[in-house]
Parts: sequence; structure tokens; C-alpha cells
Amino acid sequence: NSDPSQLAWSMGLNNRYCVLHVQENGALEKHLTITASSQLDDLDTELCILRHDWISVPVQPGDIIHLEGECNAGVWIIDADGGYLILYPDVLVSGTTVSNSIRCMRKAILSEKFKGCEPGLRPMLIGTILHEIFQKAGTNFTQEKLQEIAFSVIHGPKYLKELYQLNLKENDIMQEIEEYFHSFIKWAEEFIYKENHVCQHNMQIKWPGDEKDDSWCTVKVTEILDVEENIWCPRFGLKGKIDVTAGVTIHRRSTTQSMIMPLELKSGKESNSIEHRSQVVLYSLLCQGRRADPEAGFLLYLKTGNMFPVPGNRMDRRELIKLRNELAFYLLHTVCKSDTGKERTQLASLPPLINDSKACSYCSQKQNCALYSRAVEQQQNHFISPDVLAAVENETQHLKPSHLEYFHLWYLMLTLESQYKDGKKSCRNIWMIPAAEREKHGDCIGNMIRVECVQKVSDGLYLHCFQRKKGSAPATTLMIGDRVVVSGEADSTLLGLAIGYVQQVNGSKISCLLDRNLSRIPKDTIFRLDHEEGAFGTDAPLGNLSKLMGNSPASERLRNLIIDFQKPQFIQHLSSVLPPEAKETVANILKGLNKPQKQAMKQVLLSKDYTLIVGMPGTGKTTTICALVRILYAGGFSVLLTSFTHTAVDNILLKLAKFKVGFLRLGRVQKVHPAIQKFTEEEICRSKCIKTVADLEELYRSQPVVATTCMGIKHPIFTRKQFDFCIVDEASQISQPICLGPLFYSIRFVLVGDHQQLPPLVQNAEARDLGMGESLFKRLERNKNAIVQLTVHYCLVATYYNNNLVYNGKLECGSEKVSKAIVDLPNLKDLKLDQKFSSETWLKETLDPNNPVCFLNTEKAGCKPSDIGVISPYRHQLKIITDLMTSSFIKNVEVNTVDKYQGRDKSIIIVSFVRNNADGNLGELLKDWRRLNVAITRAKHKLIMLGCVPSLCHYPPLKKLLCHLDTEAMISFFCLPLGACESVYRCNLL
DNA sequence: TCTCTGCTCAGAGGA
Repeated sequence: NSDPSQLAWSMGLNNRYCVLHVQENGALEKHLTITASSQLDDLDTELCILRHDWISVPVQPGDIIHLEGECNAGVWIIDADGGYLILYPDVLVSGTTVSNSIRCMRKAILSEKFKGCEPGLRPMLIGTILHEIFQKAGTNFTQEKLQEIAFSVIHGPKYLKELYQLNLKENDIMQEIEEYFHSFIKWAEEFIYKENHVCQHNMQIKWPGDEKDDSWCTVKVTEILDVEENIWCPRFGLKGKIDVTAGVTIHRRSTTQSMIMPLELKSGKESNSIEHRSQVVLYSLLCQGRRADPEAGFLLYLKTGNMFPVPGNRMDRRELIKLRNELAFYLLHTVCKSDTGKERTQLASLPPLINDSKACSYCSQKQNCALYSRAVEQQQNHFISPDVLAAVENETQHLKPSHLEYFHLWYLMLTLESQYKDGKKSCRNIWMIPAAEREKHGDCIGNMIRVECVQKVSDGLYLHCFQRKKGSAPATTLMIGDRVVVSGEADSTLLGLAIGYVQQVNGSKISCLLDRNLSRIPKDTIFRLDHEEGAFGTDAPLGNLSKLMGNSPASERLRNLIIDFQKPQFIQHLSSVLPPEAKETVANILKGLNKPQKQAMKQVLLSKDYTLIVGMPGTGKTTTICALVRILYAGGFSVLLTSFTHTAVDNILLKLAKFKVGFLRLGRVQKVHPAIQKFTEEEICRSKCIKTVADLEELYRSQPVVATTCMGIKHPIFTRKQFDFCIVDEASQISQPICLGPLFYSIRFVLVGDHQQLPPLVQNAEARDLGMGESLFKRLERNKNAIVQLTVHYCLVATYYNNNLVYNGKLECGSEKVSKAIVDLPNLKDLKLDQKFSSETWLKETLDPNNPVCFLNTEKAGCKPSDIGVISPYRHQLKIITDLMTSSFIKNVEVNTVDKYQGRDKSIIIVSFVRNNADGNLGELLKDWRRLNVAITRAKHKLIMLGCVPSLCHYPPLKKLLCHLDTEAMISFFCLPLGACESVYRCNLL
């Protein structure tokens, strides 16, 4: 518990404590022994007494809390009349989540877990657009102006995709929007302050702290200070966006008061419901993260133009904070360890089911609710009422026990894995760790001021430029394209001002594209830019899992194939698959392929369910996929092409672009390979001037080949388009719930991979033990009839050693030419090695094309291997190599990890094994034979390996490799002399 | 022990 962040802010406004001890004191009180010190042996403790219904706060020893109220002689009293306790204040809960939890806390938690599971609805889109029109109007509410704004918003690029998704045309909603305008204008006339205009509207407000009953006031909005203001408030553990932040004058009892208040817009029915009012109460709390307590806010119904004042009463605030505490508890305690600590971690129960058949029948989370209850909580279900149990059964009756088990296991593994990551990359670092401290790790840049003007790029996209106030910028990992959070430094009221991406890094200047315009913030404000790594979201995989459990034919089919291992079916004859007019084109494409590749094409065409293509290194996987897409395209089929990473997707597209196959690339342009960017949706829309839903529909309809990452399937195109085939490349590296995503949108699928290479990365040991590293590719491999193997390789080096070691001699050589291929080094003769190297024969030998595999033994030399190499298992090693290369002006040599090299190759590869010690300690990374396999199969013509032979021999697979190379006399071993390191990376100059 | 890619977000209404 020496976490320095616990100490920060423990005094003053942010009374942050660690709970040491909890004592129930009868039914009326709970006593917490608390300390503001991080030193647990420190006796500096205080007492916090919880009374009344605060007793129910689920606080435990070890918890971090924040206290509001008064402390007298080391004693805090939190009761119905005074004080608040905020549990886990660093867990920021959004305002809507809290107000959603009023009726059903279980639903609020489920909505957090299964974000984005709910389909977009028409009233929601109308609501969003109305918000934007209102916010853009500022204080100019005339019919003409509103009409003009509405037209540009509806016909602008922002909502085009959403209109497509809901199958709406621009005119369909324009009319509905216009119906609101007279209410907008009515509101403006009543409330917006104008000179020489007597505003006569009065309203009744019972102000917090008013002793008398209601009092009448006149309310005028004098200024719109901000729209969509983003506030993070660790004081109350809340976050949210405020529709409109308004300067308001309130005239009552002959005094006039000016305040900054939140205004919440609602476009639906004028319900004045508890949820709506609660949202405003929460925003009045949230505002205190940035300015003085507004004590109240307003609820404005756009349909009628009526505005209601919502005071932030103590009672309402107290109840909402208690709800927030409970939510934070459930969000944090997702698993429970058994008492013995030896048993498996279990998933915790969610908040209990409510017994309200009407509310439940409308609930958007009812399927997930029932699913979790059946699959996870079944043991604890015995105290549920029979009718609720019946509803749960009914909602999940289409699922077999095997399906519930699959859901349970994956939910648990995903939870374990996300917990592991949450600790390190939490956004709380922004307010808990000073910028200077975070700078040391390269995660942040502080002491920045804004320079130059803010440029509006488009709606909600503003280019800002920051510069270090004094001196140069520190070494940072911040790179172009990284997500950053901009906050005020040393000013806790300016947390999370804007979020965006790094556009350019130029010495001490950094430009960022941000979601908000910061030009209104005082010029001398000092900012910090924090790198937002973003916790690995479980929402995408959980969403896919939830969908897999859905009661639809597509989900049922995938459940049968994936969970129950139903045998994939194939039809008998090709003749019925391809239209006659495509046969010639297909035959031509097939001509360029070898036998197993042709077999793969055939198998895919004959498949009714799925095909697995095992592509061992150098067997032309990319070529095969490319040919497959061309054949399917020629046959008139639509194809969805995906992989986990952008790089892998573009790898195939680069090859495909050479043929006459058009395709649509989805995804953020900055992440796409420059040569492929012209195929992205954004670029096509720009070049073809696509501005209407009809045009967009035509674009989507006209593209039979669509390529994106597995995570890119949230795109609207997938709500309306089905594909004949889905191809997933590098499938052996993708975890099951992610790989599932694209499969919902096609009739058949093809997984391409090689399970002898690296599996999906899993960090949590328990999740790994439970099988989280098993890819869908691996899982389905038990159905042998679905597998085709590409066995003819086009990579010389692979044959030399790897074949017999890993693939049991299955690989055969593609051609005579391949087996004799050597690297072409035309300038080798002319290469004038430095004087000091001329006598060193090892370098010449290493470069000799007739020595295709070399092992440079560093044992005798005692040289630091950290000076050499292109591929290495270790990041640190790569950093050192990169720095050395930069200082010697060697450019364009790709230095990367083994993991990142998977799926790619180069003519010459230098592998640096690094490990060199006497005790045989190899570390975990090199122990994975699959990583070794990847490392040594990346070279097409020449492989140079560097390592300490005696050290590496401690590791069986590597020893086997070395012995094999030795006995077959396929390898050239060289011992390095002292100081030879530098010259080795000079090889790359060739 | 040291391998890391994807993702805006919070809130848009309904009953």
C-alpha cells in the first residue's frame, strides 16, 4: 500500500481516506477507522461515524473513500442531515448511469457491461439532432435561423450513417424536427435576456435552504457559456456531459443573483420524471468539479418549450450519492475469491432482479439480465419469486446447458483479464499523479501552454497547438495518432477538458485534434496532455457473446457450429457454385496457384459452413487469400474481409489492389496504410461527393468486397448488409469472442491461420489457465474435414530447419527456383568495409550469399547483444537498437518484436536472442516455442541469428534447433570478436 | 516477468 497516489489530495477539499477497520455498532451506527496516510503503521487515524441509512453503504477495510462535511476533533459524522461518503471516488460513474439505476440497478450495471448492445432507435436520433440544433442556435432563435441550422445538420456528414442505419431519408426527419421550432422560439422569448425587452416570465423555485415555502422568481438566460461541457469530478465520483452551461440571472425578493447553471434538454414526452430530475441534480453536483455549487439546474422540454427548475436538495443529492456508491461497488467487485483463496475465482452476483413484469418486458437488457441469472447466478437464485424465475427461463429457453456454460466461462475470463489491466492504465492517474511524476514514464507531458489559433476542422473537431512553457519537451511515448486527454495542470477544476488525437509532434510543439474548442480558456492556463491507453474494453467481446446467445437463426447456427462442434457441411460438386460466365476468369486465377492452394479454393467454394486454411510460414497465405477474394468476386459473391489488426487487413488489400477488384475499406483513415487510404469510406465519400443517404446506400450496395478489423463491425453497414463469405486472416491470433463478431454478417466463413504461431495474448494467469488463449481457429480444428493445409512454401529458409522441427516434414518446396534462391547482393564486391573491419573474416562470411543461415555465436566475444538485430523478443532491446541506428543515420530498417512480425516477412532477417547468462535463466518469452517458430520463419532469403549458444541450449526447442542445424551442416557458426557488435547492424546498409 | 491491438464518449428516448 505504498501507492503514492493515495497520499495525494488527502487533505483539504478532497478528504480522501483509506478505511482501516469497520465496526458495526448495533443497528444504528457503523464506525469506520480511517487514515489519510499511506503508511499503515502510522497511528494518525480518524473516526467516521455512519448513521441512519448510510449504514448500508457497502464499505470494507482497504477501501478508499472521500468524505464531505465537517470533521470535529478527528471525528466525522455522516448522517441524514449532514455529510456525504463517496465510495471509491476514482470510479467515475456517469450521470445517466446513476439516474438509470433508480428503477433497476441491475439494468444500470448491465448497460455498462453490454455497452452498445442496444440498437439505435429513431427517437434517439431525433433527440440527438434536436440537441445539436438547439446548441448551435446560441441565443438566436428565429424560424429562419433554426431552419437553416436544421438543414445543414441533417444534410451534413455527421448523421449520414445513422440515417442509413435506420433506413431514413433526410426529408423523413426534417419535418419532424421542424415541429419543435415554435417551442424553441417560445422558450427563447420567455427566457433569453434581451436589452429593452421586458421578460415577464415568472417561475416558482423552492431554493435549497429556503426556510419559507416556494418563492417566485424571474429567470433570464444571459449567456450560453458552453455546450456539451465534459466534466470529470473525482470529488463526487461522477462524470458527465452538460447539454448547456448557461449564465443565468435570478431575480427574487428584490435581489438579483447571477449564476452559472446546467440546463438539461429533453426532446421526448414532458414527463418531469424522477429520472429526468435526478439527472439535473447530479449535474449540479458535477458542476462543482469545475465551479461554485449552482444549487440548482433546469430541465427544458423541447417539445413544449417548458422549463422546470430542479433544486439540488440535500435529500436528493444524498440518495443519488448512495446509489452511485452502490453502482461503484458493483462495478468494482466483479469477481469474488473463495475464503480459502485456493479455489477458482468466481463471478460475483449482479444487483438483484426486480419483480416488475411490466418494466422488465420493456427493458433493453432483459436478455442479458436473464442470461447472467441463468448462466452465472443459478446457484443463488433460490430466493427469486417463481414468476421472475419463469420469465428468466422463458428468455433463455432457446439455450442448451453447453451454451450457458460457454457464456459463463468467457464472461469470467474476460472479467479476469480486464481486472488485470484496469490497475495500471486507469484514468485516475490524471488527477492522482502529478504531471512531472508521470512524465518520467513517458505517459504525459506537462507544463504546456496553448499557442497559435484554434482551427475548426469540422463539427466537434478542433486543431490545437501546445508548446512547452519552459525548455524542451520531455522524452515521451506520445506518438502521432495516440489518444490524449487535455487537462489543466495544478488546477483540479480543469480535469478532462477535451479528448482527442495527437496530430503532429515537432520538437517542443505538439498539435492535437480535440473534440472541444479550448480557446475560451484563459491564455495563460498551463495544460497537461495525458496519454490515454484506454483499458481493454470488455464491451466488444461481451457484446459478441451476448449476440451469440441471441434468439435468432444466425446466432443459433453459430452456437451449433462453435459451441457444439456441429460438423461443417460441404456440397459435392463445384458446377452448381460458380456461374458459367465466371468459369474462365476463375480458371485463369487458379493457373497461378499451386496444388494445395487450388485445393483450398475448391474447399471454400464447396463449403456450406466454414473452412479452416492452415497456412504455414512462407506458404503464400496472403496470395491465397487474395486469389480467394478474386475468385469469389468473379463468382458474384460478396466478401467481408477482416483481421484483428489494421496492418493485417491492409497487408492483403495491398496485394488485392493490383487486380481489378474494387473494395471498400472501413476504419479510421489515420490507421489505414497510405496506399489503401483512397479506398476508405471517408476518402471515397470525399472524392465522389457523397452527401445524401441515397448516395451512401448506393456506395454500400455497389461494393461486394468490404474490409475492416474485427472491431470495426459496429459500422452501420452491417445492420443492413449480409455477406456470402467472411474471411478472417491471422485467425489463430484472435480471441474467440472478438473473432465471432464479423461471423454474424455472413453465410459462410473462412478462418486463415497457423496455430503453431503465437496465440491470442492473455495477461491474466488464471484466465490463461482457463483457456482464454484458445482462438476460434484452434477450437474448430477438431473438425478435420474443414481443414485445408497450404504445404508448399515459398520461403527458402523455412525448409532448412523449421520443417522437421515443427511441422513434421509436411512442408514441401514450391519450385526448384525457390530451393536454390539466395539473396541477391550485387554491390557486395564493391562494399568497402571500414579499415578496422577489413581483417575480420566473420563479417564477410556472414554476408556471403552462399551462407543462407548463419549463427553468430557471441559466447567468446562477450559482446553486448543489445547492439545488434532487427527482430528480438524484447521491447527494451529494440529501443536500444533503434536508437543506435538513428544515431548512425541508418533508415528504413524495421526493428520490431517477434509478436509484431507475425504474419510478415523480409528478405534478410537478423534475430537477436539477447539472453546470455550462466545460470540458464531464459525467461518466459523464449520458452514459448511458437514465438521461436515465428522469429525464425520471417526470412525469405537470409537469416542471421545472434545469441549465446551455451545459454540458449538450456532451452529444449532451441537446443533441438541448434543441434539440427549443426548436424545437417546447414548453418554457419561464427564466433564474434570483441567490439564487433556495431558492424553487424551495418549489414543492413546493404 | 517484461510479449500488446483494438476501441471515443455519455446520452440520444420509450413504457
